[in-house]
Amino acid sequence: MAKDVTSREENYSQWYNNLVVKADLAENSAVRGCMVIKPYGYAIWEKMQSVLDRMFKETGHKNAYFPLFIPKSFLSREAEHVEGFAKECAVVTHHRLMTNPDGPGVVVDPSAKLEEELIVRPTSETIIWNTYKNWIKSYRDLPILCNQWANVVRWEMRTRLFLRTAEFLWQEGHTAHATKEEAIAEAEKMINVYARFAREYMSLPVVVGVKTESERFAGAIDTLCIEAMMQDGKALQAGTSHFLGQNFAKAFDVQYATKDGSLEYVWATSWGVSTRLMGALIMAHSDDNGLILPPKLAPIHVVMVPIYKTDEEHSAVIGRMNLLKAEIENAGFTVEIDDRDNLRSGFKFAEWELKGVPVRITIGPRDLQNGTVEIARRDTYEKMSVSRDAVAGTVASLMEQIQENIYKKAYDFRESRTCKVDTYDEFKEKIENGYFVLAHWDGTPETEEKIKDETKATIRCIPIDTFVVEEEGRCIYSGRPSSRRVLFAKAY
RNA sequence: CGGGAUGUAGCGCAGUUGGUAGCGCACUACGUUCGGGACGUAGGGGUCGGGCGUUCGAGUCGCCUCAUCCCGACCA
Repeated sequence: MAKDVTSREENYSQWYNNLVVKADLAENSAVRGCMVIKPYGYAIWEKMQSVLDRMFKETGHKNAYFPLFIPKSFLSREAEHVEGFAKECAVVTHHRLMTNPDGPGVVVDPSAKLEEELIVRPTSETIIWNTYKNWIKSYRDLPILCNQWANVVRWEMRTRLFLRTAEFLWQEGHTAHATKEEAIAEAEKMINVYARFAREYMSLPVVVGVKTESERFAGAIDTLCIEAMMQDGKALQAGTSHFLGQNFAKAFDVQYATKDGSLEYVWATSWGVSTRLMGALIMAHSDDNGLILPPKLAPIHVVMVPIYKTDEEHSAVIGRMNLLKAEIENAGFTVEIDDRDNLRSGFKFAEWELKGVPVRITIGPRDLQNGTVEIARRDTYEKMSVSRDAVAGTVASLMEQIQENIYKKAYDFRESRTCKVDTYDEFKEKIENGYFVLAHWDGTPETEEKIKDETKATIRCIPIDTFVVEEEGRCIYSGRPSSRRVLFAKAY
């Protein structure tokens, strides 16, 4: 067990927090609830961004940028939307400071009060739909397929690094369509993009599903989501895609002229993923020795640790490493040679394991003599001695194996912790033990609420691509009839 | 906003009945080490969160205040 990280069994929360800090990903900032993302953490986020951005472009979307500030009146146009976000908004009321007349420092200048307060965006539907009104006149202007990379602020009471911070980075797609069918198809398309990203790049198995009314995005007709299981059995919502109907078009009076000249309200979607994905990545794969990164998102694929006693050995080893580095980089991977001379190799091994680098290559005098290198993989700790001609090929194949293996590991874990349940007693027991529970539900918010109060479990989603169980049954709580099982779990 | 706790070196902590401010890690220098978290020697680093009070004397006692963390309510 690593000296630096609490074990997962001991205290999962503490393990997570510790890991984020020790692996150099992020730390709490001077501002309460806000997070500093450190260079190593940000490098992973940048990887995520670049892949997602490419996927958005491939599906026909373009990037744009809208203001950080939203006039208060905009937010209140859509009744449910404002109700959903009102309790967690940061509000700008003044635009000037002045020297404190009664002492040191500065104070807010009361004469600089804004006529209308500005809200720091918790999400951008309102400012964007206010803008779209000017962009859309005719069916020829549709669809509009925009995405923005931005920061948003939600003034949460309790925060956790990456999982819930007062300010977070995300992308939000906002699309406008002529027809309901097209908008629904867009929302489905994008949740599938997220699911593909999670599965193929993050090695994270996710359940795609629909949110129930009470878990739905404020202002949406339907919210689609991807839900992942963390290693403590709790669920994490990793991405959402909303079919907004005509709610925002009506609130901001966005109509278009159809072919035959009549006016229709525009149909909308919005979808987003945030730096919370970082939390998902960390919690899904890491072990007691630290992070385990999927190769497709690792900023450093291979770290090389030299072993030597004398200067001659050192230069011979480093010389060999430089040759191999070029070779591996040609194969498309990033390599770092850890040539720090004040640390022992054992310390370096532990440190790079903590940071989750997928593959480590060690070269020492023994290897120079034999024409080999030692290759160790992060996910299984397996070590192998490889002829130096075969290094680049071995690395490439290991990257694929690791990417697959950690997916499989997370998948098997989720399978082993998912079950069908038909009685409320069994339900409570399984939820308590950190399971995904597939159970019948009568479809009412009242029952959902009561179950939540009594067990802390919520309906994560009504699954649509995994764990789909359409069968007749009776609600575990009320006993009323139900035609399909829904997914319950405790959630982050 | 309720309930609980903690503020002492960059980090983690100790500090007894009130009596010279300490330990570990990290840092600096030198030496020995180096195939799984090395060791020795010598150094540097502090308004004990802040304020007021009690006292000859406060890190320690009292009151006030600020901040942070944990548990709830809220949530991607």
